[in-house]
Amino acid sequence: MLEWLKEPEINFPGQLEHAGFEHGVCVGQIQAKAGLTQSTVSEYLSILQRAGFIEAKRVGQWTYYKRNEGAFEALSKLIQSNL
Amino acid sequence: MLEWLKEPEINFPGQLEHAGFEHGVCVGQIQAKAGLTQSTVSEYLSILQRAGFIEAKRVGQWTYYKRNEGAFEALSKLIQSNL
DNA sequence: CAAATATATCGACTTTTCCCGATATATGGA
DNA sequence: TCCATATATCGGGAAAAGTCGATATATTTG
Repeated sequence: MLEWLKEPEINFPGQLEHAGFEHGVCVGQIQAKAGLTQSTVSEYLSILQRAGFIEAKRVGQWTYYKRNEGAFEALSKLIQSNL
Repeated sequence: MLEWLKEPEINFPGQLEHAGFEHGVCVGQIQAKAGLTQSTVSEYLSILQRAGFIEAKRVGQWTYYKRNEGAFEALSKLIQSNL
């Protein structure tokens, strides 16, 4: 999912019918691609959010998730320096 | 354990009575510090070895493990480029 | 070769994680 | 307000990971 969110236009073309990608990708799009249930995907995304890897933005009935690139840089540096 | 192995001299002073650190740290030293059973530590180290994060060197009855720094750099770069 | 020491492997049990269906909550539209 | 849609949360069963004791293997020494 994290890799998918690097290129929303390529990985979630279906979202174009309803919205753009300025706030990220909505849960339903991710669920369809993942092939897991709605509850599983929702929970997974909230875990990634709490971990800081993605950010959520509620717009109407939809919740859009997008990557927080800073978290990946921080993780990369953490591995370099601490591990 | 991976962090401990960054500074063997500091984290495993007990090994000096029997050997140096040129090949790494032996299982018994790591076990004592970890506070887990011998079997658990041995299995854990073999997993880390198969994953490429540490290297094993058998010397007599002892198996010494040391970090494979290249694996950590590679992981850091993988996160930067692929994740 | 027998005993002592160090490590590895095996089987079982416990804990954690994964994933689901059911249900609750939130929003938008008739 | 009532219903449809989207997402979140909850409880439980299945799968995986963690840990142990017992035992096997390897090495050194007497």
